[in-house]
Amino acid sequence: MNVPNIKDLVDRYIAVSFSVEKKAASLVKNQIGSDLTNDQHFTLRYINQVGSCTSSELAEVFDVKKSAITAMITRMWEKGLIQRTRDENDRRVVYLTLTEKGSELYVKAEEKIHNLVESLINRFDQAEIQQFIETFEKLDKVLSQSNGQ
Amino acid sequence: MNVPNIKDLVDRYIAVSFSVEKKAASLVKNQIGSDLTNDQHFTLRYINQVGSCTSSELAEVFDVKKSAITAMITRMWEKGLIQRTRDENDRRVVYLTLTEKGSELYVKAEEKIHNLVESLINRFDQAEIQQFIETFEKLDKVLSQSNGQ
DNA sequence: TTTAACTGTTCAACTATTTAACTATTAACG
DNA sequence: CGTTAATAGTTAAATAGTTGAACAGTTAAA
Repeated sequence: MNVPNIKDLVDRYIAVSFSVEKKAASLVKNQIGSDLTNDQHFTLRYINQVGSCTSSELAEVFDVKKSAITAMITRMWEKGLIQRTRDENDRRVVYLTLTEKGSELYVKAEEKIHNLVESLINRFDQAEIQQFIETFEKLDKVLSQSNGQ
Repeated sequence: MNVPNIKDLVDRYIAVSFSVEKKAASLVKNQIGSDLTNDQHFTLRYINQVGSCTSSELAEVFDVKKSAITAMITRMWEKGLIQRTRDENDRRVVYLTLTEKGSELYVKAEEKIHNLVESLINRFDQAEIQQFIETFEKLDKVLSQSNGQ
C-alpha cells in the first residue's frame, strides 16, 4: 500500500508526537540547562510577552488549576525571578511581573533555545518546515476548540 | 512580509509546540481519563509492542534515569498492571511484561485515544496531515541524532 | 580471585499537579 | 443597608515523575 490509511496515520501520529515531545524536552534540558525547568521557562516567556498577568490568567493559558500556578510562582518567587504586586483597586488580584533577574535569565535561556531550534529547523527545506508549522498551528486551534467544550 | 524569515518560524515553532503539547495532554486526560497517566499509558504501549523488556531499556527509550523507571514500574506493579520476572540465566535482569489486567486496560485506553486522534486528523485534508506526519517523523530522527551525541 | 562492570533498587530532595478547604475581598440583590 | 454570591488567590495533603548518590547482588575480566 502506497497510500497510508487513516489508521496508519493515527498510529504514526500518536507514536511520533510522544517521541518528539520527550526528545525535545531532554535536548533542551541537556543543552540549555539554565536552572529553569521547561514549565518555568514558558511561564517567564508568557509573562515577558504580556508584561504583567494574574495567576488565574496563567491557569487558563496553561490549562491547570490555580493552585498549581501558586506553587510554581512561589518557587520562582523564592528564586527572585518573579514579583507579586497587589492591585490597589481590587485587593483580591495579584499581578505577576518579571524581576530584573528573571528577565535576564529568561532572555539568556530563550536565546539558547532559539539557536537550538534554529539549528534543527535549518536541517529542513524551508517550504517544508513552513508548511509543517502552519499545519501545527491549525492543529493547535482544533485542540483549543476541542478543549473548550 | 509574505515569506516568513527563519526567526519568525523559530518563534512560531517554539510557541506552537508547547501549546499543542499542553492541550493534547489535557484533552487526553479529560476525554480518556482511564486511571492511567500519559507516561503510564506510553509505558504500557511500549511493553505491549515489544512483549517484554527491561528497566534499562525503558530508561533509554524514554531518556530518563533508571530510578525513575523503577518508581513508575512499582506504581503500575502495585496496581497489578505489570509483572516482574527475574532472568534465570542472568539474575541481575528483571523482565517486565503486562498482566492480563494491564493488557486489557491498555487496549481500552488505546482505543479511546485512537478515536480521539482520528477525530482530530479527520478535520484535515489527508494530503496535508500525511505530509505533516512525515515531517514530524523526520524531526524525530533529527532529534535522535542531536540527543545521541 | 580480586577487581571491574552491570542491573536494578532505595532514599532524599525536588517540580508539577489535583482536590478540597479556606481567607480575603468585591459584587449583587432584596 | 446587610446578607449572600462570586471571585482571586493560598494552603495542605496526596500523587506522579524526576535526578543524583549510595548501595546490593550478579556477572565478566584481569
